[in-house]
Amino acid sequence: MTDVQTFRELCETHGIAMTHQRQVLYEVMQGMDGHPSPEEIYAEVRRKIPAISLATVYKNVHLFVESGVLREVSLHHGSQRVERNEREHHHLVCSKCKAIEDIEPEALGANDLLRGKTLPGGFVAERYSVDVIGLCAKCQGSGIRD
Amino acid sequence: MTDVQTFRELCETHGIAMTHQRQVLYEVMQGMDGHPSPEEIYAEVRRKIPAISLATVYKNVHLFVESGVLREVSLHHGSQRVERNEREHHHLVCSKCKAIEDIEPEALGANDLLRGKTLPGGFVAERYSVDVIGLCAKCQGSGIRD
DNA sequence: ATTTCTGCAAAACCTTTGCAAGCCG
DNA sequence: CGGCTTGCAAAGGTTTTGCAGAAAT
Repeated sequence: MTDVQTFRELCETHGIAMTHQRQVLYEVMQGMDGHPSPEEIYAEVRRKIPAISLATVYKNVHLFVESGVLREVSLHHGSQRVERNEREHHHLVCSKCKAIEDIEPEALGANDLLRGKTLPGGFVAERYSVDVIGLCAKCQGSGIRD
Repeated sequence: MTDVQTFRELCETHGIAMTHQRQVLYEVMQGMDGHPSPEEIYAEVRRKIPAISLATVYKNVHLFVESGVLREVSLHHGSQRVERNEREHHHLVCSKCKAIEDIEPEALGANDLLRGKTLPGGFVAERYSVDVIGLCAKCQGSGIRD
């Protein structure tokens, strides 16, 4: 399977216990391509540990996202966020407080991203949106982790 | 306030009725900067129509997103989606079926986006993620709107 | 007059939390 | 052992739905 040693080290690094559930979750997640939801991960893990709880999956998905083993496809802010559909712009998203700031394409050098590009699979682009993930000024002072 | 005529036309274009609630919602949304959630929009609209229902706000935010008046800050997939944190890559997101395909930075020309950039407000970038929104091959054949 | 919309309340999700029992170190 | 984890069930938050009355075309 996926190197157990790596996983043990990962747990030690993050000061968490190495449990059977976490070991299997880790393996399953490493083996899943695409962009699974917690429910999908749950379904997969259940084939190996039928008695596992969905809550355990959630808790550990969190843990893995925090430690960088997994990452969120798009940061979710608890609820939907909308904006006026006017000028083209991008976003600075704080990974700690989830604040969203706008940033102009010019300030990012992201003006020509799609110019003349042919995208794979015959995908036809309408627009693109860049999320820069990082720490806003306010969140830099405090510790690295929340 | 904001051109009532434009709004009436918008309603006609989309074959929906022009109601007082929609008119006010439209005005309020046009006036809101930032990235409000439905609850925040609700709070704002309530100052003008105290009896409005949150369900009405949800229904109309939907409608406005579909018609392009508003857009979602990050496409919502109903639940959280995660992915392995390995190679850097970006996403092609189909605005119709919401499918997510990975795309390599090289294929986008998005390799140097943050190289040497100073971001406003002292924001410190950790990484960035590009979503190209458009239509996947499967969804191009059918009509433009779902 | 008919169709569409609103407001309400209930339901449906998705995610988090509290707690007793169990496992890890 | 002592502390962290698990599973369960209940709670929390967000979004959707059904329906009767009201409004729009």
